[in-house]
Amino acid sequence: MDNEFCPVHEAIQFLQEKWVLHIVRSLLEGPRGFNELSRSVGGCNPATLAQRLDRLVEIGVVDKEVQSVMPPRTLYRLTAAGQSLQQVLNAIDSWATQYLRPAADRGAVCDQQHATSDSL
Amino acid sequence: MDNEFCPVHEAIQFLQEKWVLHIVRSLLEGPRGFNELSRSVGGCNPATLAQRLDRLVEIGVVDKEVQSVMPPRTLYRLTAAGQSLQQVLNAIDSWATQYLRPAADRGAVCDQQHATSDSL
DNA sequence: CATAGTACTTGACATTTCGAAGCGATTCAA
DNA sequence: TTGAATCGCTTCGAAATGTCAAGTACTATG
Repeated sequence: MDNEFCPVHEAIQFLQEKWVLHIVRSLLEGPRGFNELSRSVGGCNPATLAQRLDRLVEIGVVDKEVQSVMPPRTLYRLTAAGQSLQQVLNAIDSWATQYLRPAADRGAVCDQQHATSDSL
Repeated sequence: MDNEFCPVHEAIQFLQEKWVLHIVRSLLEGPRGFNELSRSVGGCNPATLAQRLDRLVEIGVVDKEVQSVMPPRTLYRLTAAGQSLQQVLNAIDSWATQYLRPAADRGAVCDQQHATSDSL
């Protein structure tokens, strides 16, 4: 079934891990330290964040720069591959602003709106 | 913090739920029944699939059409909002083929490649 | 010297997902 | 006629995953 390598499948697999997209989005605004990133992402606990960050580094989306071990000071920044995810975030942004505006709560679903908004 | 409604955040929150992107991708190829979809998505167990589908319907991305209750026959198809996710999938596709492939036949683009040894 | 900040780790707990089995019914092959 | 397969799910316990609170080793600030 999955004999051949499908990059899209792989990408989805990794993008759908919890917090990944949020982390990338935050990092897209600039490099950050661990706690700073944690605050900026909002709601991700350190254990998970650390794990995700490891993964992102491993995949080559994020670059981890240890400036000093003690006192601890680290910087996480996107690699070229990571910054390229901007286009994915843009697509999500564009979709979200078009279809996710009034809804987002359970129950209230906006059917289809033919809004002509080309934000972004 | 989360006082103002951020559509992108909401979108990420929902897109990152396990299997959602896979389901949408599969549905982008055409409407399907439950088991058919399950096979096409590959690896998602029925409980999770049912839950995701409910949610997708609730959000307004998928339309569930019950053709007959007994014998059971149902069709899941994307709404306009769902089909619009094509652009997100396209962005992912484009990113993935550029950065997630063992630079075999698509050279010149990946300046720095990190190991893609592990199964992501 | 006490407080706050850095980058995490650990271990206990909660939530999410999984795997397998099953249900009522129909359709098809033997 | 019997049995197997298919359909769209649901249920259950178990496994994987994520979360919370606290703690570590240390410095800079007040």
